[in-house]
Amino acid sequence: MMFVKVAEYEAPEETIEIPVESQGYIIMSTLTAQFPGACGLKLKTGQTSWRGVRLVEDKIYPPGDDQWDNKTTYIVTYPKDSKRKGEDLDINSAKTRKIERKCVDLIVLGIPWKSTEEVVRQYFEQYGEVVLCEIKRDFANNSKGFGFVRFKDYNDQCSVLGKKHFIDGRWCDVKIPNSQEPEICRKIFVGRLSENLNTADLQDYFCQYGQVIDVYIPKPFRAFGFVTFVEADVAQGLCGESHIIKGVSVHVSRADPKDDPTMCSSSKYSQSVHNFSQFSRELDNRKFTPHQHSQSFQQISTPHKGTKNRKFDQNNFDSYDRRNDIRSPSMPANFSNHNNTAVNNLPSKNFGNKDQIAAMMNMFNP
DNA sequence: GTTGAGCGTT
Repeated sequence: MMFVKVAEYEAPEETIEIPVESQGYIIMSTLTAQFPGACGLKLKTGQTSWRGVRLVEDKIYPPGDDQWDNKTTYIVTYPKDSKRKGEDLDINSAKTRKIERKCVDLIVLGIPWKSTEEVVRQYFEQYGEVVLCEIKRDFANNSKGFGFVRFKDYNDQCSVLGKKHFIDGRWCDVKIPNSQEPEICRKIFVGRLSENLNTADLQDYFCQYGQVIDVYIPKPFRAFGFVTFVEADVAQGLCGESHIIKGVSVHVSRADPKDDPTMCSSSKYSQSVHNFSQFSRELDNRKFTPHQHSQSFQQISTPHKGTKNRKFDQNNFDSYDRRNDIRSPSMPANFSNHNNTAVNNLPSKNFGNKDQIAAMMNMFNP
């Protein structure tokens, strides 16, 4: 008896073999037994062209005058107006997976100043074919210390993400850029942390569910943290669950963005705030607060620890203040305000003056 | 000519 391969969509992970009757046709009920609601089969004959089977009564004959081919995969068709339940979901998830599994430019942080594209490219080629490698440079062609790399194969991208890379004498980070899909899809909020749980503990525990590419526990300790996976569905699947890590019952929920002025895309401050690198970690803590844990967050943030938080903010402020004070005098002459081009390329161009910083601080601490 | 947390071109 002959069999033909049948699947629900192109490039399937698995096919089902359907028996062909000795008379050369497939009985419809044989098909629908495996694919409920199916009304026929189709066969791809070109990039976008399909050929349907002939249906006579309940017998399915091969497309055109062809014979059944046991090497090709036939695709199930469903009635257009009464799609089988769940088909939309299946197709969507397949499509979604396709989108999620695409390669993107990965940002490489910490590249040595002296490193060339060639050296960086050579490093990453040990993981797979590199289709793009560039180092960002300023007006004087000096490296900014970061760049972008893109792989041809998604699996190579996965193997590079979430681990340290020793490139040209320095340890570098490789991450998915902020400009790509929102991180919150791949990020979970882990609440009810105890202080003896550190990032390594979370990494060790959650890696059983999928590849972990980032773990972050805010300091000072506020009893929660964040874990970012490479796959969004891994993160989504964990939400709502309680897990026991080193004897501590932690709770996983969505890393929802909290109401926050920086989340308002129309805010003219959004972009400049976004560029506020030193603030970004702190903003992360504020943006990604627990979905149903605002209560506990409030409790933790009240009086005595609240002052601690403010002190924390102040420390950030101070560090920036110092940075500008230290760097400004040592700037080369062409970094002066008289040279707009040079100022625009200044690494600290977004750090503004104290008034600007104070204005932004007020937005966060109304 | 310095530096070491970050986020690119339109």
